Amino acid sequence: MPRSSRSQTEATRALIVAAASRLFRQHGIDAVSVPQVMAEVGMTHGGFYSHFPSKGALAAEACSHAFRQTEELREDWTDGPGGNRTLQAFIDRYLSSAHRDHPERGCPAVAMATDIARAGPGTACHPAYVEGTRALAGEIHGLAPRNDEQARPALATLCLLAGALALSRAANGDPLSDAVLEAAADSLGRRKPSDAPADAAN
Amino acid sequence: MPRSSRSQTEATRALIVAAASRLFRQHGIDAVSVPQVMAEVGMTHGGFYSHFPSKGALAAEACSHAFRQTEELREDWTDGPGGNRTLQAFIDRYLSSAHRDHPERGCPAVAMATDIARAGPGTACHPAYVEGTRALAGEIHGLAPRNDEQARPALATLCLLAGALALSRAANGDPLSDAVLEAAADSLGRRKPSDAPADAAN
DNA sequence: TGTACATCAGTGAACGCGCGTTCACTGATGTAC
DNA sequence: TGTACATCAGTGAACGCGCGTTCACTGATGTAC
Repeated sequence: MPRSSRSQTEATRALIVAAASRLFRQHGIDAVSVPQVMAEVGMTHGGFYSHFPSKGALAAEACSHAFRQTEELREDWTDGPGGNRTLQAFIDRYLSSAHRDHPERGCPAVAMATDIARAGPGTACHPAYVEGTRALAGEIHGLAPRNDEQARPALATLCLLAGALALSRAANGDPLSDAVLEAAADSLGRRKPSDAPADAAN
Repeated sequence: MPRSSRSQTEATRALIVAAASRLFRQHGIDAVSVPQVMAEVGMTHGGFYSHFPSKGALAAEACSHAFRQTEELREDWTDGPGGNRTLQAFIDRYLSSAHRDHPERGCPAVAMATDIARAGPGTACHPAYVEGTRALAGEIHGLAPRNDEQARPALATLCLLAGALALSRAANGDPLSDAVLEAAADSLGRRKPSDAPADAAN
């Protein structure tokens, strides 16, 4: 069934980017092959190169897509049902076990950090990652209480959140994994150790 | 030149572990092949399996080695020449650009986190990583001032340090990279923005 | 609106390559007497 | 101490496999008239 319609082609391309965005966050860019990405959307690998010039070009788009998609997901990170978006709600969701257990739909600043670092500044992914991370820090800055003179800078908050998620994922299966999330949440000023939502990353 | 002496064999094995420990931190476990590790110590790949049952077994030893080696390196992280080991000295060195630029001789809790997370709890690396990370948190705890009631828990400090290093490496080449290190250092109570040693990771 | 033709999204085989691991072999080292 | 032999660290070819990318081909879609 060759030659799709114009809208079908656009839809297929979007599906490839979305699938890569998930698979690359979960397993790493290098660990996922072009045939695997194409199989995920129900196609054979040969057609890939009529959408993208290379795997690297896909990786860059997948990275940008991941930042955009998680930003949309976070619009629902409110302080209780029907509540407002607050820094505390952001922190609780970011450090939830659901976020730890689902890198494929989680923050790409954490999931792709090591891949981007190893790929180096010369690759197409790099600017996409940096731009996304900067936007994320800006989002945190916007959520920080305005009247607090002692407010921690957004970038430092992001470091703590990202480090906690990364270490917690690595330790998953060991008690240290939960302890890391707890310690980070406490450090960021959670009022009680256990008033975070049980689980909810999206 | 087959059949080395007993001590030669031990030395070779140690060289393989040390080389893997460096290469795995820098490029990732999956991205470094057995032939590459063996070439690094000047040998052919065939001999590898008389030292280790599999690449995974080497990875576990390389991970433990990296934690031990960096712990030794940190014994020199003192507060000025001939000074004492302090938390501030630890933080300044950990967040230095030298540490950012040399993952191959830097903290494996950061460099291997994503690799370990993706490999999962079932692999031989996992306990090695968890044990090493726990020891590192203990080391930070030991450096924290005893008389400070408000002292941040060691685990949260480690999250902030690790997250900063990971994000800074990913953003390397962009101004965001330095900004991340600065923000983390400031958040951890550095007195002035620029009284950290210029560079020194080992 | 109908027809003829060009386009090009998707297929599936093929390319050169490097992977983890196995294996027959070599010859200096270690051991038994 | 000297000799005969077993051990085994290291070599290099080979295994089956999957990678990123290319390419000839197909046939429905889009376009020109």
